[in-house]
Amino acid sequence: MDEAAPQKGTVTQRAIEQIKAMIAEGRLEPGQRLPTERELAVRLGISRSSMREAIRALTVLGVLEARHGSGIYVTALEAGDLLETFGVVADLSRGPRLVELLEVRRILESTATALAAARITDDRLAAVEKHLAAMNATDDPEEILAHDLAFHREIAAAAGNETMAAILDGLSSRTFRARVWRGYQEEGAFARTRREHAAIHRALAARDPEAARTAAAAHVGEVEEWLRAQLGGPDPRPGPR
Amino acid sequence: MDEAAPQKGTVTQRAIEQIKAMIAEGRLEPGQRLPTERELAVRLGISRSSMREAIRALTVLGVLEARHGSGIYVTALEAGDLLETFGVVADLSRGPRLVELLEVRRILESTATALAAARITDDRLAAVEKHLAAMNATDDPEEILAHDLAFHREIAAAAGNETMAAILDGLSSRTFRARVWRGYQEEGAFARTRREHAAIHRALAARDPEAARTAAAAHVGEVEEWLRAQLGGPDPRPGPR
DNA sequence: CCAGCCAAGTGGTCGGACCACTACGGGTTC
DNA sequence: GAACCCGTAGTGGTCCGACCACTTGGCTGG
Repeated sequence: MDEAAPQKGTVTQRAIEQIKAMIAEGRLEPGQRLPTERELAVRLGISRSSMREAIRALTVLGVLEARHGSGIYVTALEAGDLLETFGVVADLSRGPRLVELLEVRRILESTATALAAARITDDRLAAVEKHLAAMNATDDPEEILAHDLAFHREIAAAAGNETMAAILDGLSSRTFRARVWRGYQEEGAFARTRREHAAIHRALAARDPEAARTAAAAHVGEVEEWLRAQLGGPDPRPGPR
Repeated sequence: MDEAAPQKGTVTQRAIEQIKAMIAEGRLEPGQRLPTERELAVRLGISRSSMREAIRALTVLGVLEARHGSGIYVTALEAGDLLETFGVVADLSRGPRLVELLEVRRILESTATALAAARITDDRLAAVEKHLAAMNATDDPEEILAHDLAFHREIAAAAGNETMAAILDGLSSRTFRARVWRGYQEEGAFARTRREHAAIHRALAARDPEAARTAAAAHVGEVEEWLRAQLGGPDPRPGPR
């Protein structure tokens, strides 16, 4: 009945799988340029429209990169490229799942901070201190948020696990934190946050992994507990969606 | 110069953002049906082709679901839907990043197992035992792998954090484990694996979180260490890609 | 030798046509 | 009256062909 090329699902889905397979099998190397949309379509026996949908899908997944006028390329396939979509999860989650995401972040962030305490170089530690100082030197929430993100990003990078750092990045996406922190900081949590950040930095400087783990876990845990209280709280319409 | 609707990036990218925004703002509820492709295209002022690319992109991200002949729907937006793409990362990663992924899994899995030890119900524990028994009763690698996955999935589910379970699921995708385990099991690691699984189960049955954490960490850590050795090993062409 | 231009080739967008499938309703049958 | 069948309108899926926007590299003219 069915021949060599059986039909399963839509042709676009099939094209996506085929390109993914080409990369997984090593027939397409990171950074390499793919054939033309038009040629790819011919090769797989589908129309250019369907091929474009497949390419677009792989583009949003961070697997391919399309450069207008130049061609289609395989990305570096690094953790950051592929885990970019993780931010979507954080952005579209609401209610109880926000707490779950924070719980995951607490687990990973505490471990990452502990690893960082053992491995961080003096250069990186200086960068951490820079963001810490900048964060305490301003009252602009936007700027604080930016340096806060950079502060944790630097620590995660120092842990030496790019994948973990990329996941934590997604779990701390701008819109995610902005949504949660809007309410959290309104309750005058600035002082507490500064204290916790200082504790994390102190543990890093002392190269004390266990202290770092505890400080980081407490830091994220504070937000987590606050959010948990918000959800089950008195207000019939909980704060963050 | 630019008016109300400024042009940034491709029209498709803009459409993706707009639909995402509609969901984030609550204008589109989970499970709800969207207007037809044709109408959506008209509303956003783009062609149907471009709109289809946007829809396809959101489909692979697990945000939308297209039912042929029926319409386009917002998914339940549960952790499993949105984190399905996590498997792609595991499938396309190779070399050092495989070790990083296992490290992340070790951290999350050990915590999840500890939580499970404290919270697991008798029903779930029975299910865990079922997969454990089935895993030890056969020699078919395929079947062993399937029950192994189910074993850990059941435990992750018992931890009470759907998001974490979904991430672990992605980190243990069939193709991922198949690639790594092919070599690992060849070295006669069956016995060791069974011993470790038994230890995990014992800790769960005893409701001992710390023992469970240790057992799970050791279990994943074994594979992690083996893989690490493979990569830096003697063979110029390391085993798993 | 260099700057600038120009043309070929690429991805991006559009419109329309047709196909495959689903869902709904009216009609038929028991 | 209820259950079944089937036609049909409407949906997503696919394809085609044309044109636009941009990059690139070679060519031309200074």
